[in-house]
Amino acid sequence: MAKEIKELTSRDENYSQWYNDLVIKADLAENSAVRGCMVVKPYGYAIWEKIQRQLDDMFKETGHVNAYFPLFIPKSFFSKEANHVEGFAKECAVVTHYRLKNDPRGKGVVVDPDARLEEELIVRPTSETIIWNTYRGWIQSHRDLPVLVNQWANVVRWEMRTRLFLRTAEFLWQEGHTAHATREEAIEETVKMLNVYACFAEQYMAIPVLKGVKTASERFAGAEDTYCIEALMQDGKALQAGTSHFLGQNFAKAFDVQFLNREGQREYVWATSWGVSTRLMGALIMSHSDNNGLVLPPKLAPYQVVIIPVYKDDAGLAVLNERVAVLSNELKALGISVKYDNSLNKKPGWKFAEYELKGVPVRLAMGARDLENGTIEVARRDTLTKETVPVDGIALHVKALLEDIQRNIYRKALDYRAAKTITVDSYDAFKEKIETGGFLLAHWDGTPETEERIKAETKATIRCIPLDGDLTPGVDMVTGKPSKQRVVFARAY
RNA sequence: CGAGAUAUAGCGCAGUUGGUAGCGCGCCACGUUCGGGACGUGGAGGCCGGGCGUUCGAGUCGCCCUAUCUCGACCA
Repeated sequence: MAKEIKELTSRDENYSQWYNDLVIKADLAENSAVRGCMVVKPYGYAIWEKIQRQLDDMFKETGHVNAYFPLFIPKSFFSKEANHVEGFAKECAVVTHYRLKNDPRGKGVVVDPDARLEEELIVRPTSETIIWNTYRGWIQSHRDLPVLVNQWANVVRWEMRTRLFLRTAEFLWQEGHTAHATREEAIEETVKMLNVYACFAEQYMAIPVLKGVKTASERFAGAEDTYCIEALMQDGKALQAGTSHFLGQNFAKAFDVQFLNREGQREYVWATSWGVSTRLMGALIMSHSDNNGLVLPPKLAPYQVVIIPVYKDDAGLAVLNERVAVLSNELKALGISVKYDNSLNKKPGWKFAEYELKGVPVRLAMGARDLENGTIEVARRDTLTKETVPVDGIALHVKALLEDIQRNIYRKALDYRAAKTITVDSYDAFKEKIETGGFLLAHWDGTPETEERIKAETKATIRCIPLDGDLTPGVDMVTGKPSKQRVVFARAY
């Protein structure tokens, strides 16, 4: 039986297949009947809720409030910002009709041709346009600024190729949309939110990230600058985990959002937008999982501890139920979330494997032997080690263990990234190293042509120009032209 | 949207030269088990993706759809 999991989750053959199997086996999500969309299953959604709750707290702490805007956006809104049009035109779902009718030939329902919409509606691929159209009415004076609004929503992008959590046609995300009186303040906001994302990724998801700025070709459609956090997955590919955009006055001009400043002059508003999505769950899965399944950081695990009773008969279970109830309360009193699985229909061995697959950080097992000896078995998911310890003081022991696991999986990911981050100076070395994945730090002359050539020849893209990178100048590894600093290359999802 | 592959039980698969459908897991019942995905016995479950053709006869051969997957292109 254990063999079956190993086979299914084995990374030997195909990493993406392994990933997909893991997502499905760990009960996180599945493909839906709708092409490219996914069903997020309860266990997967529980993780998303943890992510949501934590991020939402962090947004509130930085002065933001939540609001909600329409799912449908009039087509004409997309024509107002030139770059935005360019960026999203190809990948939108379009609503053309508002009614169905019975098929005259008796075959179910058909679209009523008489119910064609005057103007098509676009299912939001992102909400800048409809939000800035709304902000026009909200903002007249510098006293109305800043507007610091976030929206939790779903969006749709008709992607050609999809993968659960990493790129689905519909995905859940949050999008912050802020309006400011000055350029400086907007840039400050952009960077502030990038730091919130980086902090969340590292401290909660236990994923080390690089902070940086995108090159022009990777920039968000309509932004002046796109800041991002980039993570490295266990197969050596990079994943963009979050973005924060400085939008300049582009959307304010497109939607005519002006305010009167202190001097009584009309000015266009400065904007930012920032977002992270259910893709974070893909990052979580691919950063920490092993061949036994998911490994969740304690801070985001739907339950941090699972307790499994080992018993021979009903009487034995009754005794354990009583003992575990006390234990659970001790754990809960320390703020630890606990699941006690005393279901009758599964064997202990089955449960051990199951919760390992689900990534529960700590497993406690208690049986007759333990009751006799005053002990309990403690197993940690990250190292797959277990020990039998005295049950007295176990709650504090578990609390410390959870903190240690959180640190340990971050450390592991950080060490992995360090080992996979390589400085290269020649294009030949670059071509060789890119084959084994990882971040490559190399000099680049700053031109889109060189960037494009490297991409075409090696499939590597510039993930970002790092914010806290080494600023030693050099020469481009391809063209020999001068370079201000090294940039980060990788093959990416 | 290009190139390749696949479609048979809930899931994963087998099915030979065309002869009327099978395995493993899971599911149901009973019993023995229960400290790493237990075992035995019995059982339920299929319009073989859809359509058209060839044939006495099609899961199998031919044509046309459709869907999914992998690799490109595109993208968070």
